[in-house]
Amino acid sequence: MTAPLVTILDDEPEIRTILSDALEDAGFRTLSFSRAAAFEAALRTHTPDVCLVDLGLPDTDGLALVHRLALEQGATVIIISGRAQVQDRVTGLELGADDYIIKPFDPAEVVARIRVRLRGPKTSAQTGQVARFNGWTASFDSYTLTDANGTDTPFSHAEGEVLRLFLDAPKRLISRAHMQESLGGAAGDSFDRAMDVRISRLRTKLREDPKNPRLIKTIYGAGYIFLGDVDWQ
Amino acid sequence: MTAPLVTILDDEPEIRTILSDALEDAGFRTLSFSRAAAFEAALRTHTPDVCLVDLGLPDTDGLALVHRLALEQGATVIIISGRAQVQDRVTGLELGADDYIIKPFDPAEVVARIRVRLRGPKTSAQTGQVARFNGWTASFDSYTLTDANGTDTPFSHAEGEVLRLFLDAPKRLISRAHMQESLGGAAGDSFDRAMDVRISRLRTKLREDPKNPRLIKTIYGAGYIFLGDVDWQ
DNA sequence: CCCAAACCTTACGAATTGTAACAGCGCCCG
DNA sequence: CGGGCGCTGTTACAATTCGTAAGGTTTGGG
Repeated sequence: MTAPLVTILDDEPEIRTILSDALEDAGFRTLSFSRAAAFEAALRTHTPDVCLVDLGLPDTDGLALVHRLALEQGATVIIISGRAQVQDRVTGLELGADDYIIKPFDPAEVVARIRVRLRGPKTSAQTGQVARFNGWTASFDSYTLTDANGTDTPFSHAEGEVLRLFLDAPKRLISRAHMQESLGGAAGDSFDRAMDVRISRLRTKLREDPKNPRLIKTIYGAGYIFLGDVDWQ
Repeated sequence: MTAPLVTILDDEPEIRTILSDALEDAGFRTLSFSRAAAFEAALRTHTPDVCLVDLGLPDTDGLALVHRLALEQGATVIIISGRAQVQDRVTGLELGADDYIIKPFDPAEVVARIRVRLRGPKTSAQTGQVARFNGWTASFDSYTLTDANGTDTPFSHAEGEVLRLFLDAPKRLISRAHMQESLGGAAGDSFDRAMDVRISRLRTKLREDPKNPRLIKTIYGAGYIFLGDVDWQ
């Protein structure tokens, strides 16, 4: 795995030096150019991973160059420009640039933005939501509770809403009012009972002893506390 | 092809309005949230193409949220922040954000930067026509499902629409409403049943056990979850 | 000890979802 | 042109879920 190659195209020698120093410190290979002609010639023998391009070059139309690079060559282009107007940035980005950095810039940010472009395409995560607590495993993908022996018990959507509320705030008091709001229930006496039933069913699935609940504790007049040691994964 | 979905997470109502107006004018669909909890809850039913996230929310650590979104969920994240220090920008980008826009911003630039993220190879999701999951191979070229033994089962266009929806968002809740919209069905009582039937037929071809479905799980009152480990090719 | 309020549990029914059976449609082929 | 075949929506009915109602039980104050 060779280091990624970054080209620098800017007519100010000082800028080229700052950039190439910072980029090489960050582990990139660099090639610097002061003229577009030389840069385009080099493209015939090199395929840079990222091209830093200054607009406002004396010998070419920077935007046209960006357009050629980005859309025709498929290169990754980051514009570095002194032109700070919003319209400049918008047209630069629309013409195919992947980013637009305004002078004066901080080399650290340039490095960070290059690294973002070099990151591979994101893999859509398939990591489901799983929480472990006191021997239980709750999977919100498959809507199942698994005990220490590996026995599965499915739980419903309504039960899962309550369970998630508990797992997100373990060992903290959850008031009935807050629970009602989170469960999207209208605050009436009627939904109060519905909540009770949800919790009751959840307790059954967690095999709670009604006389001595270990996980879902009722605080008379206040709400509930979930006592598990939760570990989200 | 439906319009790309952009979520907005910011605690200032004015910012939300400015952004959603500009984005909808630009042809995007938007969902706005003022609190991280509500936003994360919505992520369980929606798969936004781009997430705009304000750091400095009152109810959460914004950077941790960005990290969860970008690296675990694989979402495309653009930070919009009042914190203008270079170090803030660098850490935000390193934690997985795809861009970092500083307040005050111009809506036109936000739109342009979102468009950049949408045109990359990242969202050219329709790359493969073949997906593998849990021993099955689904080919959308030949409209066939192949099991681990190599036995082919053809599936129809209607079944394929449902299957593709599942394969594009595995282990995520897909609401019935979203499914109807994607399948181009009118939200009448009648098409509701048609969707059920499509899914039922798909389940049969996947040899699902009606009592214990392993791949297509029904969430009563909410929608469906596809539980396969999908690998597009 | 008594009582009212808060909470738990059971049973039932309305709403939601699964699936078999049927009908309409388009298509291919003789 | 007619008949068979596969696809797809519709209908009807079975199965599941979850809120509601109606008790019973617990809690804490006096």
